[in-house]
Amino acid sequence: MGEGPHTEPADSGRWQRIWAQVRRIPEGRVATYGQIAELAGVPRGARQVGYALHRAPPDVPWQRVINARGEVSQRSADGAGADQLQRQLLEEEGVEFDLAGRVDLAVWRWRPRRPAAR
DNA sequence: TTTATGGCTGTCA
DNA sequence: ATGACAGCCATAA
Repeated sequence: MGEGPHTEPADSGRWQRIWAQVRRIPEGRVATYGQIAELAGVPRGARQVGYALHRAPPDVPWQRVINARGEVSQRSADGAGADQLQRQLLEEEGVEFDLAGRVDLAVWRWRPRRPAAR
């Protein structure tokens, strides 16, 4: 059947997959952008995860995703302030930050038993 | 179509 | 440890 991939709805499933993985992160735990990207089947898609989170629906715990340094990523102009909120939300969940404002990934990183669910 | 822009990351000085 | 750079790849204009 002559079908050309010009506007595939299946493609938008990428964000859906990313959101699905973020939703799996338990309260009081964190994951990195790169980690979510891999779990969602988008290797090297760390930036895409950030982009998807920016447009995430309200039921996605975006605050549980931080960068590989264990730090809350700073937003550009538009989302300024969200980084402070993110830290606050995480602290309310019990996640601890050190004096440098970083989370010890060895302790707080979420480790799914399975690579990816669904 | 091409260009610019990101809630990133790994490597090197 | 920190800072600069180059890859990465999808979305938006």
